[in-house]
This record gives sequence, structure tokens and C-alpha cells, in this order.
Amino acid sequence: MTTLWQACLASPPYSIYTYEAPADLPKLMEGQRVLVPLGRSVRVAFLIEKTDTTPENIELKSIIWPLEKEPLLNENHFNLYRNIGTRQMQPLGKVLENVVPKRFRSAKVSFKVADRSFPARLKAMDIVRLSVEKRMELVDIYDQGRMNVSLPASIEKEDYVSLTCDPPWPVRPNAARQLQILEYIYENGPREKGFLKNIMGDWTAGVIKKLHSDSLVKVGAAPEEERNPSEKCSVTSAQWDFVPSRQQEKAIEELNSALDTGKSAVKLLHGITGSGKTLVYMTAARKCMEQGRSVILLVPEIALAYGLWNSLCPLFPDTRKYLYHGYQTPVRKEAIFRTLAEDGKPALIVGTRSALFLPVRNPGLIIIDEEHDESYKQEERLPYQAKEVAYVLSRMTDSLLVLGSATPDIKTFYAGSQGAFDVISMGKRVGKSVLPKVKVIDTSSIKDPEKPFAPETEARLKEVVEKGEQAVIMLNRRGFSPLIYCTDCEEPFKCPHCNVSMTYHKARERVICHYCGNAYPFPLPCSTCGGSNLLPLGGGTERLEEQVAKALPPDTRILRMDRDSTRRQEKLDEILKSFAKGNAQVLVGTQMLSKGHNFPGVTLVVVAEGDLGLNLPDYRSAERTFQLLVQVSGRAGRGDKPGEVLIQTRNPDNPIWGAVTSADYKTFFEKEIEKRRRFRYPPFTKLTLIRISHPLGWEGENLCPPFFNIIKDAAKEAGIMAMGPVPAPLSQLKGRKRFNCLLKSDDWMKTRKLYAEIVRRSPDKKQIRITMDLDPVNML
DNA sequence: AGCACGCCGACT
DNA sequence: GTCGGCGTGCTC
Repeated sequence: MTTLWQACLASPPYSIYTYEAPADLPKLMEGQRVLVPLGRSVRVAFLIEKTDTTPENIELKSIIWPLEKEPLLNENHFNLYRNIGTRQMQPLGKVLENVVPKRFRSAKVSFKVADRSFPARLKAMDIVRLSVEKRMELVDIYDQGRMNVSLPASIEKEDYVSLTCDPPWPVRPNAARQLQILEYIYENGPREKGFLKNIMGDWTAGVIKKLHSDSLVKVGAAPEEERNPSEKCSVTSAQWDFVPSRQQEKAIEELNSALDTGKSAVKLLHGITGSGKTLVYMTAARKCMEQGRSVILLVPEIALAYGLWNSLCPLFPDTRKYLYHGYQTPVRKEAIFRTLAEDGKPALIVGTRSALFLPVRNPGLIIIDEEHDESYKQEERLPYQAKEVAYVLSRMTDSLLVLGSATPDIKTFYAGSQGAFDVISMGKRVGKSVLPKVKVIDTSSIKDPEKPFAPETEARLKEVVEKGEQAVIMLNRRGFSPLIYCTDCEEPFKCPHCNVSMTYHKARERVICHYCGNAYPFPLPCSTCGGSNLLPLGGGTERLEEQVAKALPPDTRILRMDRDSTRRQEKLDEILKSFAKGNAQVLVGTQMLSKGHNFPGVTLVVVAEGDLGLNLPDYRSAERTFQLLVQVSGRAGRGDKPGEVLIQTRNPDNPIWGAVTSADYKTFFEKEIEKRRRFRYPPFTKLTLIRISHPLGWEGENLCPPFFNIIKDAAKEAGIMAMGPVPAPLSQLKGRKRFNCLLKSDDWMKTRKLYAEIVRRSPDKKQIRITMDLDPVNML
């Protein structure tokens, strides 16, 4: 008997199509992966449900064969994916493409058949051509488990361009295009041919061919990820010898009783830096697994996942545990995904936001550590907010969601204070350590760019170094100098694709665009007037490192931690370990420093420019600055000795400093929430950023102003407050002109409808890109 | 995504 | 003349 199935393609065109399932097929189930014919190709699709309606005027095709016996996706996760699709107005297939590991979406499979009457290997098209009798035979073989799916080891496209040697490269010095490609790859790592063509122009193909024939580059499969250190844990002690403090005990009790109810709940764990949140998580995790349910523990970054993994492994010696993040090898991702899909035994999963999509059978506890962190929001491809996804999952699975932070998201804390969920406070540090003293230092009178520190700061730094203690200096700006100024034409040197000032990186003798990654060798002539008097202005971490070395005794050891010095994961570990061991007295770095790392020897934290980021055109700039400064302050005095924090600012009158110096979240919250209420910003409105862009120098540019008027009218009609469209703060990025339109609405559904309307009325669907960013984190 | 078709330039 | 590059369009 033939049945009909709705199947969702996990690759373009992402449609949900109807396929026939004739009787000569194994048993099919919802959530299962199958091979289906599409046009003249074969694809992977996910079965959604049986149906009995036939679409009109379409000759239905038949499902070829299932790819596994047990469905890969359980109902909960299928619904979770649908939910994300609905929120983001994306088809389910698009969601699947982004959440299911690549190897589950590739149709390049063959079937190994252990039966004499068949060839040893069958491809999809071979199965299609079998007779009905033969296929019935094959069904039996399949049911007996004698038919297995196999994928080639690599399913990657083989068009990645990578370097074969380091600079200097033996090319003619004026072969500008060859050098541009070499330098770009040196700077940003191997790239696809098509990508290079997109950002540089149509000439790349020929130049790559030339470089390839000179064997300066190779073209092949994507390189093995470097960010994949061993997941083996060296420590094996199985003891659980931690004694909770009173406040930890209270927090644990509260989480335990929430776990005991077996119902969905949210708890915000508001614990100051150093109050021992991690051990609270671990105790709750143990309890949850004793109840036979799985735990998902999320952290914002891969480096933190590895750190947590190492400290948690010895505490859970006999537990099924998995480390999961987006930079693991495809084979490993596939293995973890499948294991969790097939085996419902309780497991402990540590990972980054993508771990939420693992088809864990029976989650009981989802923990989001540092819940204020912006990395929980994915911005590219399929945008989503991991906190929201976790909430939906916890509701669907009756599990407990724990949000932890010393500086919660204003929105989260507001919801808690309104009674949407419980807030558990931990206001004391564990052990002997106390919160550091924080002092604001006025640097408005310092005019000399060679002097990054006020006299007091410099004196304290020297003192700390002399005493053999450690200091951390944060400057949230990487590179040597963020501005290169031409003294002839008095223009800053800008990236031609992005129209933002390029940053000078001294050690690498390059100017680099921090937004698109484009790099040029330095020195170079001014792009405006051709003059050769380009002057680097202002300072980043690279220059600060030099300046610190000059200011402190010559034998002081200084380390630097930023995206440039930690290009490889091992480098980051190296720097962290080396500093923790006391091999250096000073650590200079960007906001990377503030994230969760434990430096027990640090007694002084200096923030070189506390104002950075405070004046960005973004309603969250104060919140972000507060969170960053409190978090980095929390790095001080974690050991036995008390800590001190010095924050330099050119605006000492800004009211934010009062809250930062006392690390008083509540005061900051009260002020900030008032501001948000007054100016109608989240959580008092549903904010959405519509981004509109078109290629630079596009001749249809004049279609935009009337289109923007249409948008304004449509918003008015929908009863949504719209600001713009206006040119975005970064008005030009990666070769596209950009416009932003900010929507304030009382209903997400209304906003989605308006977005759909805007997309529908776009005058040029090809050239104009329109994206919807619900509750934007980045307004630039 | 894959695979067709169709259009251009560069070789046997 | 054909081979092969890639732009465009379609897929139950």
C-alpha cells in the first residue's frame, strides 16, 4: 500500500514536498531521515508527517530509502526547530540546515549490503532502479541490520585556497593582486575561491591559478580545525570534597526543590564574581542526573567550555559526558549527535550555544552561565537567541532552566523582579576573598598620546610588580593604532569596502580592516592623495604592551591576550597557563580578559579607557559597559590578597561610575530601567532592527528612497513606531551600502508581519538584502 | 545543494 | 569549430 509523506529538504530550496512511500520500502517514521529524488539529483529530507492530500498538477516521486532505523530527531527537537523557524520567519529546512551537523545532510551516501544477491555497495540511484521483488528482498536485509549507510570520509568541497609557505613570498614586488590574495589568506586563514572573488573581484580566478602553478598556494579540502585540543581530561580524582558555603547551600536547596517538582521552571542565579556559581551548577547537575535526566551546561565561548570541562570531568567520573561546540570535526559532531539521539540515558553536555540543538532525549536541567553574554545571540545565517531557545526547550521538556550571572541582562533581571521567575542572590564571595576596591581615575587632563596611564595608575602598577604580585590591564581595542592619518591630505586611511578606519598592526606590518579582514602591507601610500606620510594615531593593546614595558622595570614580564595573540586555541591556553603560573607579572588584553578566567594571583586590574563603548549609538551601551567593567573588576583579588581596580576615564562625571565602583548591580539596574522606561526601550517595547543593504555603486540605488517611504507608511499603518530607514552607523560594510530601520512594537507578530510586507514590496529582490534582527544586540 | 541549460572566451 | 568556464533557473 502506498502512503504519502510530507518531507522537509534540509538544503535549498528548503521546501516541504510530498513524496510517495510505496510498499517496497522499510518502515518509515516521523523525524527519520530519508533519501528523496529532487529534479535530477538525490537529497536528504526529514519526514514530517503522513498525509493524504496530493498537491495538484504534480507527478509525485517516491522516497528512495531511509537513512536510519530510529528517527534522528525526536518530537521535542523537531518542535523546537519549528519554533525557531516560526520566530525567524524561516522555513524549517533552513533551520535544519543550521542545526543538524553537515554529515547528516549530505546525500553522497552509499549502502553497504551484506548479502550475496546484491552488490556490496549500492548508491541511491541503484536502489531506484531495482525491481519491486528485489526491493522487497532488500527490505528484509535492511530489517535484519545487514544494510548500513556509509559516507565518504570527506564531504567537503575541494576549493579552499590555502598557503603553502609563510611570507616573504617570492613574487614580483609589484604583483599587487597576488600579494593581496596571499596576505588576505595569511591574515584570515584558508578561504573558498568564491569567497575571495566576492570580496576582491572577478580577477581572482586567474591570479589563484597563477599562484597555484607557482605552488605558493594549494587548492583543496577545508583544513582540519586547529581549535580542537584533546578532550581527554588529565585529572582522574573522583572525589566530591567541596563544602558549600551557607549561601551556596541555600541556592542548591532551591534548585534541588525545583528539580524535585519535575516541572518546567526558570531560576536566575545572581551571584557576584567569585561567589562560586560553578559549584552550585555542578551540584544541581549531579542531582538532575541522579533523577535519570540529562543536563546541558552552556557557556559563552569555546575557551570557557574547555576550562569548565577540565574542572568538571574529575567530579563526574562515571557519567556520560560530552563537550560540544561548532568548531569540532564533522565526524565528532556526527558521533555526539547520533549517540544522544539514539540513547536516552542521562548525559552531561558542556558546550556553546549550538549544543542546545543536540537531540537530547530527556533533558532535566539547562544551565546558561554568564547569561548576559552577547555570544548567546547568533547573528549570522539563522539568527536566534540561545536563552530563548533554551526557554522553549525547557517548557517543552518540563525541565529547569538556570540563568547565571554576576551582571544579569537588564531584561532578564527585570522579568525576575516582576515575578516572572525566582531570583537567587549570592552576594558574598566564597572563602576569604572579598570584592576588590574600585577607583575611578580622571585622565581628561592627559594630552600626551604616549602616556596611557595617569601618574597614580603607573605608581600602583610599579608597586604591584615590585611586590611580585600580578596585574591585568584591559584596553578593549586590538592592534597597534586604530587610526592612520595622512598628514598631507588630512584624511584617515579607510577600508575601501567598509569605509571605516583601518587599524595598524605593527608586528605584522599590516593595516587591517577589523570589519571585513582586508589587509594591506604597511608602509603604503595614502589611498586619497598618494602621499607617503601616514601617521598611526591612538592606541590598541599592541601599542599598550609596548608602553607598559617602557613604564615598568625592564625585567618585568608582560603577556598580551587578544584575538591576534590567540589566533590558535593552544596559544590562548598557553597564555592563560603561563600567567596563572606567575611566569609574567602583567597581562595586557582586550575584553577577552573579562570572561570567566580565574587568576588567583591578580591584585590589580587597570582599565585603560573605561569610556570605550560608552558612546556607541546603542541603547545598551551603558549596560554593556557596566557588565564589562564589573566582570573585569571581578578578576582582581580572587586569591587570598585583596584586589584593587583602577578605571581610567575622560568623563569622570558620568553617573555610571557610581554603580561600577560599588559593583552594585541593583543601583545600576534601577537607574537603567528608569531610562529604558522613559525612552521606551526593551524591556518596555519589542525592539527590532531591519537591516537593508545593496551593493556599492549599484545602478538601482534610486529605487531606495521611494521604497523607504513605502516602509514608513507600512509601519504607520501597522501601528509600529519606525525610526528610519537611515544610513547605518557603519554605513558601508563588505562592499555594501547599509541602512537601518528601528521598529518599536508591542507585539512580535505584528513586527513579523510588517517585515514580511517589507520584503514583499522590495523593488529588487536580488540586489537588496533585507534582514530582521529581533531584539538586536548589535545596532551598528 | 545539485544539476540542467545557455552564453561567452581559449584552445586542439 | 568544440571544450569548459560560470551565470541563471528549477526542483514534490
